[in-house]
Amino acid sequence: MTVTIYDVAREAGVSMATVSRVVNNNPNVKPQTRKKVYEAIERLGYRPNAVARGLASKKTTTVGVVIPDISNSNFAEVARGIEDIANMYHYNIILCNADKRKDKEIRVINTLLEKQVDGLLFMGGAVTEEHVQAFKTANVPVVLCATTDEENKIPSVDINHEEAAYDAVNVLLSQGHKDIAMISGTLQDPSNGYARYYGFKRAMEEAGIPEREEFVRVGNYRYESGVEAMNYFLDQDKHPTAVFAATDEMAIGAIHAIQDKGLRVPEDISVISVDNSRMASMVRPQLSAVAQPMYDIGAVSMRLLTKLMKKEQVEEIKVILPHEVVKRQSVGTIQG
Amino acid sequence: MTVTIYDVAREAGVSMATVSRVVNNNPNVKPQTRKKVYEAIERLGYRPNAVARGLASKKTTTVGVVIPDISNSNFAEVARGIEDIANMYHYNIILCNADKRKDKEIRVINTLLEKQVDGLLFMGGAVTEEHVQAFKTANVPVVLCATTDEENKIPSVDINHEEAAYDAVNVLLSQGHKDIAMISGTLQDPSNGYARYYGFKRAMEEAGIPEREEFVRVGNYRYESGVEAMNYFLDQDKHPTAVFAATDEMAIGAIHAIQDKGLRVPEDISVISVDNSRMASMVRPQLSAVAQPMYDIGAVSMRLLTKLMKKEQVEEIKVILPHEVVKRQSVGTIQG
DNA sequence: CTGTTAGCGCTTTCAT
DNA sequence: ATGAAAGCGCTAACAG
Repeated sequence: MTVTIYDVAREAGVSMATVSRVVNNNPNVKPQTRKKVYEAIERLGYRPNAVARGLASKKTTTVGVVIPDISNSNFAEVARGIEDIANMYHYNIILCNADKRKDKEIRVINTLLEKQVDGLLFMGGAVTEEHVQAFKTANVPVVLCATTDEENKIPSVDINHEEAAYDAVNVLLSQGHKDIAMISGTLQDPSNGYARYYGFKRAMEEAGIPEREEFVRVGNYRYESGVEAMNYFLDQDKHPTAVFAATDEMAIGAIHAIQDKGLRVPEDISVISVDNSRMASMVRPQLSAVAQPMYDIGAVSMRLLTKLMKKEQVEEIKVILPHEVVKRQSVGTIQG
Repeated sequence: MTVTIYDVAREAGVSMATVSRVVNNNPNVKPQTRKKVYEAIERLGYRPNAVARGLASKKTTTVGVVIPDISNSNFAEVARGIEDIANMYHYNIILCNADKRKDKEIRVINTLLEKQVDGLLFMGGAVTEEHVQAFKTANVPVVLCATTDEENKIPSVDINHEEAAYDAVNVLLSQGHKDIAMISGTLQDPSNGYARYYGFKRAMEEAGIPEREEFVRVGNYRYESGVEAMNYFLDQDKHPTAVFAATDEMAIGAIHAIQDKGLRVPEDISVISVDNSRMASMVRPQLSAVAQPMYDIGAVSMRLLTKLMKKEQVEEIKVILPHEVVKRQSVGTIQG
């Protein structure tokens, strides 16, 4: 039924070792022999069995990547970066969605490890003690991308989320805004949640603006929660003149909530966020945002992983990529 | 270094066959023995090697899914459906992005096959002769999801794209529109491209409206191409009163192009599309669209694949899921 | 209910 | 430059 390396060997009149050599591009094969083997392969339609190969060589040339939410375009972009570099180094990647659920993350990590991946990329999401435990039992390198561990022990590639938020709030501040509200992510989420809230807090403190509890709402990163949070702000006696949202989607929800109430962005209320996803220019007015280099985060983390897998020396285990504020139309100067 | 089934056997004082049995939940093990084995596993931190298991059993309990474009939220939704059902039947899935490039699709299919997946799900994109050839060499079942082959030979799950487009255009027609333009996908794409264009054409013909070449533009499914196409229509002496876009994203681009010119949707120009992605309600006015049941397409195709893998009898190899028109705010009645 | 024993298809020394 | 042979870690008859 299935044609094996042994069949090819017989067909070509050589040993299976020789076939193995040509399949693996081992130079120690006479060109003429190589040709014979290739012909036999062609004739028989031989396709190497990666499972057998993996067992024998103890390498699978595949890296597992766990993605918290496949329908999140940010992560999709990271995956792109991972892929491109993986291809470049001849690794296959197997993507596993974890549905933003911790138990599934752990399960998926274990499945990947059982499948004997040569390395693991863990994307986004909080890294708990349980995660660290799972990573430790892996005897392959792990790198976190677009997230970090508290302990700062595991290799990772990310931006400085707090700084990004801080910068975003500062563009609002520099335009004269003082009544600034924030639509945060959940505070349990260290990078997209807590760190960004903390950046907001720090910027406000430094500007000498007292904290207003009614000007902070936590959403779930989604559009609808942006709408909801904004409506909450709008229902107050005096609404904020500017809003900082932890994600583009929530910011767009905020913009629409504002417009639905008959107010204008940025004339009445300014909006800024962190992300700069493709959607930022798919809204009117176009959204100003601090850009996270998602593709690069993916690419750099995969590159780091290749080095780790090859046991090469790496200088820095924790890399922070720069972010950048992208000004579009959703932020205006405060009048008065 | 790595602990094997043999180590566990010795630790538990049983044979490796017994360990294998408990790991695989074979009922023929005395509870007490089972317990001993579990303890040994725990003590040693044993993790089954899926590669060895795959080689020995000739089954990997994983299915490969090739996704044309990971950053497309439609496909992400399909993937969700696939995943949920896969989990239900205890299959792992390995997702491979093909970047919308045919050569990469073929390459990825072969990689997946080398990895000995038990089945293959091919998502979206055109199915060429070359694809069919690659599928034929696979001796595992293949099902196409969200696409079909010309020959109608390969199992598949999809909607009727032509009918969906036809229905969309008919809501425009029923509101009195006659000057209807279309922003199409590329005509080489059988499902999202050609079929939808053909549905448009048929609806117009049946309404007795002669075709106007200047009222059809082909885009690349993206927002920007929707903007561009719409601007083209707007630059004409007499612009259309309604636009049918082959995808939500292009429709949203069209809406913004219209608004940027100072016109209103739907008062001046109506817009409708096919997709009904999450973005349809993330725009003002909210977009009317024909909904494709993406999640279901994924779920049903995975279910079909499980049947095929288990060699169960399946009644229908080609399944067409129903679509549905979702009316929101972007379509209005023509005055006059 | 449990153990023995062949492989699964390939890589990899070690000879030659 | 090539071949022989010993596994890789596990499953699956087959015995008992």
